Amino acid sequence: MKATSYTREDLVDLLRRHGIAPTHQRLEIAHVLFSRCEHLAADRVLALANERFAETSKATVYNTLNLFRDRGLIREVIVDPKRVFYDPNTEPHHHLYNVDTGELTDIAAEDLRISGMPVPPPGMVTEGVDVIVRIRAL
Amino acid sequence: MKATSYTREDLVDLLRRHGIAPTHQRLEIAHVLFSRCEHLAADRVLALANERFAETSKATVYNTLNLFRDRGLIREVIVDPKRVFYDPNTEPHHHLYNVDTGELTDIAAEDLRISGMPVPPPGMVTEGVDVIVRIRAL
DNA sequence: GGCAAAGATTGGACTTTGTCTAATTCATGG
DNA sequence: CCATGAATTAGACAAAGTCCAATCTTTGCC
Repeated sequence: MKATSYTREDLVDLLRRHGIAPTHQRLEIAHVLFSRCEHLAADRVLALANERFAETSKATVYNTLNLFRDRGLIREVIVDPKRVFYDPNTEPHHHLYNVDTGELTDIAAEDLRISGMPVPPPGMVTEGVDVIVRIRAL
Repeated sequence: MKATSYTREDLVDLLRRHGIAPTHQRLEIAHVLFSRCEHLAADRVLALANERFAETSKATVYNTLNLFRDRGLIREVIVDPKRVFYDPNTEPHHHLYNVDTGELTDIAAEDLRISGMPVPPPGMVTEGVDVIVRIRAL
């Protein structure tokens, strides 16, 4: 996975390269997402972003997560109908989901091979493939 | 996929074999689910169950879907954070999801092969593997 | 069949996650 | 340094799903 340490300038740069104006709130949220390699839900992002200084609203967190997702900076992981997780790793890879604890971990793309991928119908493209391995206590 | 025509007695039997008392509402819901081989969300099940005679409440639909899921009669498909789909086919298989239309179709298990499945940590079991291929218009 | 106990159903209040809106604040380029 | 367009915000709103206490069904038993 990517390096875990970003300076403010790195983040400004990252956002700019994706056509995103770097505001305080967006930088704070980017920092929350990229400084740790975890899968966070929106409420966690909100809490973490306001840990130092409360200056980011719920609406902005949702706006920003959707923006980052649309611009390909992060990826949504849909495993729990109760909440969406956001994954700062946009490289192709898969997920292991602990149904009991809600813990979500990565499975490297190389470790899991899929053959027989369906060809999308004409005029359609495959946007992505999600593999979720669900585990639970015996 | 399974036969699409069930008599009332077939359904009574099916529920009994899964340790479920066959009430009117449960039979109606079972009928809705098993008489068509579609992926339905709870609101669709509610609407369809009450199409002939309105006698099933929202609470009962949710109770029953959860019960059927717990007893292994149906399976949850989590592809859209907005709603859970229920799949009357509990055999291992995968899904093709049209992001634009919300249409969800099956991919037969034989057609898509996965190798390198992670071994669950000690004391844990793999509950299932979901593969979702997301497609959209070009 | 008739009856009591256990189980199922219900309306409606409630919770949670996420979206929307209209008003305010901020950043930026000239 | 100011105008303008973009970003942020509080809080109202929406949709999916859960919960509860009262009521109604089913079932096992005589």
